[in-house]
Amino acid sequence: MSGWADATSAALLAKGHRNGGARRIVIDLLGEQNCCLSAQEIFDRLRDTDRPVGIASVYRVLELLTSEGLVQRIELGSGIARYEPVQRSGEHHHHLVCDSCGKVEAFEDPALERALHRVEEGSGFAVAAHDVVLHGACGSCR
Amino acid sequence: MSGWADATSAALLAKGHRNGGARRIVIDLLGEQNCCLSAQEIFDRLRDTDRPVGIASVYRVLELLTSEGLVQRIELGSGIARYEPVQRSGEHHHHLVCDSCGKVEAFEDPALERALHRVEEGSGFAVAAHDVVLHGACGSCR
DNA sequence: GTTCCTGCAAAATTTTTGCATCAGT
DNA sequence: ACTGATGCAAAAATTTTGCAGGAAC
Repeated sequence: MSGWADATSAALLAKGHRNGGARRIVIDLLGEQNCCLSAQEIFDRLRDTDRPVGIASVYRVLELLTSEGLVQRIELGSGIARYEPVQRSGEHHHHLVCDSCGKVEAFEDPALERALHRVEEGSGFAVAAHDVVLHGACGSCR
Repeated sequence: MSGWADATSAALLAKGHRNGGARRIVIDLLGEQNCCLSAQEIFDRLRDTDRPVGIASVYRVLELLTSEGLVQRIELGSGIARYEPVQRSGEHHHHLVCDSCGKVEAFEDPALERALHRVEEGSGFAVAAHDVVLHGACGSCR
């Protein structure tokens, strides 16, 4: 699970970036997650540890990781961006959002991935990432 | 094409909302579009007409229409929300975004819709809308 | 006439940037 | 040492809200 964090730090080093302090802390935290976190959530979780990180640094780390394709930026409709690790295996999930209570669930679906892949091939774009968000009411709210 | 604008105004009236001034102007503009607009784009396009609308009213109209399910709010990854009419026919498209030049293209794909529908049925959520965004480099930028 | 709608301005939220200082190589 | 990274604070960008006046029904 922390394989992503190590691989990510290594990838940054290989590209000439340094790797200490805030950057490593944020990467480690992201690597422990299995779903997406917002910049504010990252800041808040680190605030009360012995290694707090400035909010500006959080944003800068996320921007760097996103531009290097190491994390994916995801917007779930609430107006705030969330970020999650990109697995080198290509494995990834999508999101179900309850517009009533805000709950977020992840799901995977191979058939959906195949359909997306076919669209991407015919698109004329070099598609680097995709994003699927389903909005509705969750089991408790429906 | 303006069928949507008329139907939307009628739907609001039926729910007890009034329908004059800014609200109708924004609805008419949305009805003329075939893809999504941001609040700022709507404000800017109306600013130089003989019927400008305050930015706060633009947001309020969009919020109302979104909550009534008459427009869909879409986030394409730039941090700003975009809005587009929801066709009663159920017909809709998804978006390809060039992360390099910002170009947005729409696409439709029945096989993708079927795959999404199957996921939605097995999700445990009452899915009201879905959103697919493909990110990459367009033909000119790749 | 009553109630909702609108616009302006102010506020709140999220994200970015300037700059001096600090840390990694 | 050199250069990039960090934190703080200020700024920018986007969205929301308060309130007084105006319009729809």
